[in-house]
Amino acid sequence: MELQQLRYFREVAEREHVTRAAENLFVSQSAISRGVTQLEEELGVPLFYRQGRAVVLSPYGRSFLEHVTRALSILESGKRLLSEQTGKESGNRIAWLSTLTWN
Amino acid sequence: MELQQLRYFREVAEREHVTRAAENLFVSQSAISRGVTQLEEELGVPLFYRQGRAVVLSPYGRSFLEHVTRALSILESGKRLLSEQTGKESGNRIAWLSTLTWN
DNA sequence: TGAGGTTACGCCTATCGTAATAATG
DNA sequence: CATTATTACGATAGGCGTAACCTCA
Repeated sequence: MELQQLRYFREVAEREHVTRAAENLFVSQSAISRGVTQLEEELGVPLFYRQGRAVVLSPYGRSFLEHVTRALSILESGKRLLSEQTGKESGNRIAWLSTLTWN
Repeated sequence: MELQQLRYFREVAEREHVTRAAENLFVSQSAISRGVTQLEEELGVPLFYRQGRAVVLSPYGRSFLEHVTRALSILESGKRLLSEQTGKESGNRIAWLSTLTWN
């Protein structure tokens, strides 16, 4: 399980559409399709129910999606926080050194 | 940023020791070292302060670690929940089909 | 001087895009 | 028959282990 797969999964889940997910993430259809399939194989459950072109979330997928969206947004906010912290230093790149404790 | 890197980071952060992190994750020292370095490069901040052999969390690292641990445990619990759900079905593998809605 | 973190190097797997295939509306 | 998901296939980037290197206690 890798973030790449989870990003693919989230995008497909929110749109229930592989092609549009691919366009949004700037990769090919097949990359998305394979990424999601691999994730399903690893988890051992169907995240989507496929009927022809339709790709709809399974209950497993719905449940898992909640966790995935929470985890991804936590990581995104963590990343954003770091940017803000560095931004505030504005020139004092080693300010954080002074906060270290030694024993 | 991938989960692999975050798992490496968490392990090193909790132990402040690359070699023991590597042993725990059954990979080489170099894999851990590179994974963490790449993460730092992508984030643009030092997650650790290195002094000789010492590898101690920087304030950035401390902040980011909180997000990482939360995200990773959410994903782990999401995965565990799926296992429990499938376990409960016990033989009725397509039970979830009945919960689908159509329009 | 040896324990431990980093870097170099070659290998190899995993992912990608293109293109063919399948399915269906 | 056009649209869209999946599969096949070859190419390539990225991650790994080994081993050399460097540093410090």
